[in-house]
Amino acid sequence: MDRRVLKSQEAIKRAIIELMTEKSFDDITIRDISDRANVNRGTIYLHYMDKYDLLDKLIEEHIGNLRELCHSASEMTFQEGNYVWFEYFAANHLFFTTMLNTKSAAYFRSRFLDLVVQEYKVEVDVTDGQNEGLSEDIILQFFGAAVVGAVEWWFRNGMLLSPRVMAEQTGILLDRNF
Amino acid sequence: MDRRVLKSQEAIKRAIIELMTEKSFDDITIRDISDRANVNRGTIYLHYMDKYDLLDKLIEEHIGNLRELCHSASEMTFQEGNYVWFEYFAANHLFFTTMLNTKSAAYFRSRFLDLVVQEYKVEVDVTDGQNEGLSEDIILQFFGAAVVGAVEWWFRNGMLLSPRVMAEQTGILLDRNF
DNA sequence: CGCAATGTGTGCGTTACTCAACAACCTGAC
DNA sequence: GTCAGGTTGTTGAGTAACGCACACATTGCG
Repeated sequence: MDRRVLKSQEAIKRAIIELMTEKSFDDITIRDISDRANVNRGTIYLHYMDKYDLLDKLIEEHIGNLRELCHSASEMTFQEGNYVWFEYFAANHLFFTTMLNTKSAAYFRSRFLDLVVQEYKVEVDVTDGQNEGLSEDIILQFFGAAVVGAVEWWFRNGMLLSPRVMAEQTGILLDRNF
Repeated sequence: MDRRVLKSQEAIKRAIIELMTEKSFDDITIRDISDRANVNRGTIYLHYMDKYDLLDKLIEEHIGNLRELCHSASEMTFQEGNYVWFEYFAANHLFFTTMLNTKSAAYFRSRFLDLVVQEYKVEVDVTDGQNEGLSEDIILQFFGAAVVGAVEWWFRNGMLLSPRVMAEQTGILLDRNF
């Protein structure tokens, strides 16, 4: 892929995330973004319809990356798999902190929850074992919300624990229940 | 000026400075620079003849900036004027540290000394005062080398003192002698 | 020695980005 | 009201940077 595209998009995405840490999404103008990204205003329209599309694409990209990490970690235990995720969270903490802290970004939270539920679906077994007879949907929503909540708490509290500890502990809780 | 030019040149200049902190100038290839700068190799040739020209232009740019700072600070005392310089040194410490530490870059040292001597020329007066009868050239070379030496020492020792302290102390020594 | 690998400088056609300008639209101030 | 100031989305023309490929050094290794 062309270097220029990558660099422009990288700068634009970084810019909007930074700006969202400083003010509400509604107050951010396209000009704000182009200024911060050090890119011509028109360049943004080359890649995105408007700022909403930009945010959408940004969210979808991260959701997609998380899904991919999930699949490439399909052989792992929850502990190991979670570690990959928490590493990714830490590497992109600016994005996730913003997305899970600003209340305007509830959309991301639900996309995130959807992903978790979807990815855990293959893991749960209600035909055998401790979960025999239970509702698959309830289990998925229950532990999906649990994981999302733990991640939210982690970011809300400034990521005081290491990714490894977060992954291990949540991993234990999941392994125990699936 | 076109954003693209500025960004490319900025990246290229930063790249070569970084690389010079890691290996000798002779061992740095154009490809190294373009890789590090994340630009096409051909882009470098759009702006510079070769890596020597690149280094030259980089040096001249900083010498030019220092000269400009000097002139815009012509009304100041040595203490005040030096402070502007040391601020600039600190802001571009990567460049200056490299240029004054790697022994291959003796050329920069002499360009730097030339600048200092040139800029101090207007300050010295051998027709009156304590310097009456002394050789202007000797005074200039003497205190020029003194300032350059102090700056070199500062960088060599990891810039332990603040720019302000460096400026004040060297300023006092110069004010006392001009 | 030959020969593979790597770097250099250059030219090619294509494309992403640039700046500047535009009309249409809000918004707040007088 | 309206008028100035700012944002938006879009256009057009020019150009910097792109990837790719080439011929020609240079280097090191069997």
